[in-house]
Amino acid sequence: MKNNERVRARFAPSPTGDLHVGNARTALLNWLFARHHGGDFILRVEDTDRVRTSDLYERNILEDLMWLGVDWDEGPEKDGGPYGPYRQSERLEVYRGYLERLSAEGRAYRCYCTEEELEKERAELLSRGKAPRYGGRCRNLTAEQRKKLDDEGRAYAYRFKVEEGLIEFTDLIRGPMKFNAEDIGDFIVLRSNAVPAYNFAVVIDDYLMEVSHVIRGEDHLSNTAAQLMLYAAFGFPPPVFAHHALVLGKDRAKLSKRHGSVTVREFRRQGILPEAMVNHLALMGSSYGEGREVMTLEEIVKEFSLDRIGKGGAVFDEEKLDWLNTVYIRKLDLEDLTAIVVPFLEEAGLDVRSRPKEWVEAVLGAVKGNLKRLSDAPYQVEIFLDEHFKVSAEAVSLLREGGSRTVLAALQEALTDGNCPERGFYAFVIDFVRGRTGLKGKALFTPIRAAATGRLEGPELNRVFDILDREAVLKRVAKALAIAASSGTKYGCA
RNA sequence: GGUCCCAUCGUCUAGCGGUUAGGACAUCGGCCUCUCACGCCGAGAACCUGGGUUCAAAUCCCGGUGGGAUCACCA
Repeated sequence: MKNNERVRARFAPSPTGDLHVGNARTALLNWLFARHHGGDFILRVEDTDRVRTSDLYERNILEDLMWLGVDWDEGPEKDGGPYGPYRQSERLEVYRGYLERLSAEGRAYRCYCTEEELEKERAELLSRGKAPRYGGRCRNLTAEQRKKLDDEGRAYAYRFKVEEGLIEFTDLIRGPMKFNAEDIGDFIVLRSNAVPAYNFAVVIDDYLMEVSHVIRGEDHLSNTAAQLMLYAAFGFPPPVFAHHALVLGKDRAKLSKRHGSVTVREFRRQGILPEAMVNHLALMGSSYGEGREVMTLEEIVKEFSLDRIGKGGAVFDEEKLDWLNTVYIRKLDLEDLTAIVVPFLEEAGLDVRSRPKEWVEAVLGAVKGNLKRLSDAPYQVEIFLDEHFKVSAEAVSLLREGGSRTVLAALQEALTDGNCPERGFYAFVIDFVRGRTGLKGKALFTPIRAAATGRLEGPELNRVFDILDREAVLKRVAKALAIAASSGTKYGCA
């Protein structure tokens, strides 16, 4: 740690795609660590890959982080501090001097190899069963050789001259780590397009930004060795490292596109609530004690510790995410639920804007318990909208069963009875039909449900009846009656 | 292939020498109930393997096996 004891953690995404849940977890872990220790959380954009970087991705990543509730004290939108700018593309000047220093001290050299040559070398090494790393072809070029290549106009990159030795450090999650420098080839610090490479830029940025703790995925474990060499070469005190295991897919390989949805954005679109996502991400691979599965961010911040993070990789369990989501959906009050569900309904083409707010809230209140993801809402809500009313195949066959007709006839009679109220007619109608048919339980309710909702499953009938008006139910009953009377060709499958 | 990491129910995990190996999700069964869901109750389900160390090993050590990561002018 630096002389000042302040904890400074960072998340450093590269805007080459939407926020991956694995990266989101890394971000969250850093954020939790910083918040728990009352330190700073920094967001730094690593946009040195000129071809793959895009502004859209950067915007999306920042937006998704905010959506998750992961906020930052310093970052691209909050420049101006002593540590900025926070976009590597805006720090090119900063890196220049350090490269010169390495070069002057003979710790970096020009490499004129072309991509084809490097690729060929790699393939050869690999086919001979050797480690596919740079052999050092340009390491000891003579002045004349260099001049000749320069005169040819060959582009060059800078490589760090790796020296033999042992690199050791203590990982906060994994304990003592040891690497042999020989296993690491001379790596690129400055690309031929004059843009610094990752291992070089991170070291300088983390040092300059006074990052005290680097928490990241274990896919960076071997990079740490290279970075530590740079820290040593510059005489920078290195930060504390902590490498967590990766988020895995069902086949236990690193979670990737082929596993299905992998970005925060995708889950967001499917109606996963931020509370559920953050809860899931924070608890995945960790444990906060028996029965403690549903936790708020504040609770987690309070009890967060790297010690709670397991060393093994954790499979991203969507079913558990869904369960958490149902828990948080049920906690939502009707007003909030309505605000976030309406966009999902509209997206699916259900017009609810024209309906009174109370009506929409009543519908969502009825349907709330049946939602796993918000994207389930349209299916659940459809039954309340005449223009989307359909009768399912199962409902059709039930309506055609012998007993249904008498119930439906009685129901029709009840709804047209002079004493039937316009609204709140559920009790009246049920009493009426029960009295008329002498039926009760399933035999009584199922045909009514099938007629009124077109389905065999759904919200409680009294709630359905409280929302639908008498005319609408009457129409549906008429339709049901027609289905009951039909042979099976006309309404074969609705 | 080199290097590094990891290893308890299907999944996420608790366990830190002596436990009927606990919890959660999922699954299955029951109750509740007009249905589904919810809720409640219950069930099945795990210590990768072989050696040690020890009175005693899921726990400590070593070997094996298995899985993963990484070896880019990507981060």
